Amino acid sequence: MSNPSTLTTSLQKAGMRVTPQRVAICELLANSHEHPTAAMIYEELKPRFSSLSLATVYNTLDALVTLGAVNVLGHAGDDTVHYDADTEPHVNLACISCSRIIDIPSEHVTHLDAEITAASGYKLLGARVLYYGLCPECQKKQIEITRN
Amino acid sequence: MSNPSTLTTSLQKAGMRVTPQRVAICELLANSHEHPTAAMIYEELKPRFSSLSLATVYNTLDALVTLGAVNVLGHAGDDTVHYDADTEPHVNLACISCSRIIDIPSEHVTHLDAEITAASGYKLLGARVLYYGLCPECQKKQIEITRN
DNA sequence: TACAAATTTAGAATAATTATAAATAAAAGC
DNA sequence: GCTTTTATTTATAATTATTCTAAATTTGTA
Repeated sequence: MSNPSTLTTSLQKAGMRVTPQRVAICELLANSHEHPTAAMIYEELKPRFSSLSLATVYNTLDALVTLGAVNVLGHAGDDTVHYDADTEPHVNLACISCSRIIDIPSEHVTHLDAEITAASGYKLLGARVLYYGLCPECQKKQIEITRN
Repeated sequence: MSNPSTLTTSLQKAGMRVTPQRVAICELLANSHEHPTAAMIYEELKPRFSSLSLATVYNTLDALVTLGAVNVLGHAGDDTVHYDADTEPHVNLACISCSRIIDIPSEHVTHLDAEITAASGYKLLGARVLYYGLCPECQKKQIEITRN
């Protein structure tokens, strides 16, 4: 849950048009805790924009990522890339069985940005701090499967 | 550059056979700083194993990841997944233009594992601490392109 | 040596993502 | 307001990383 206008203004600053589709994608990203994939965004917006194309979703996501306004978390047990509009330093925790991603607050990540910039000379665009494993529920299921 | 036998023994412990192909894949992973992709591993080993199949590389990587012996870093500007045999806490830094990934030492990441395990109840299998941006060389190139 | 189980292989299949070209919408100039 | 230009969206085709499948091979065991 971050500020939707942060995303749209970053498009605007880059000289890109703020179209209804882009606004909707930005809002959905900003209001979501789900770390959605392109397909999830597409499905959620289809009812409102009946002619929406997946290509538009991908294009908008790419633009936001290149501008550093959205982070690419990568796969989470599925084959699809998850995105995160919350660029404040935090830890993402994925379950590779049910492919859900949750946020974990952490004091330590807040220092990484400065540390890396100082050490590397890179121009940082985003972060992917994602730990993965099995959530408590999927651990239970695994044990049940093993028993059979 | 980690210990190759760590990888092979983790396969062994899981009841899997330690075949020549798997040994070669483990050695390559352990001796590499390149954070290789499946295709890179395949190409490097092809000369030695003329009949090597990409499926074998993917299968072995999947097994190692599931066992927590290798980390999946995800995409790095290309469309291919990069792997890291160094599971000691550290920061990976990718350039999304040339798709190279380097390591950055960091005091802060060493604490994350414990912090996350304590807070979540997840069974952790791996970490993906990857920052991305533009390396110094690619920043120069970008500026040259912009000038034209 | 012979048997059973695991693994490798080659190639086909899948599906996420990207590219293309036409249609549409928005901005700028007049 | 109309025209021109440019950016964007859309639908669809193309690409390609990865997974699946079934046959062939290898390995471990007795």
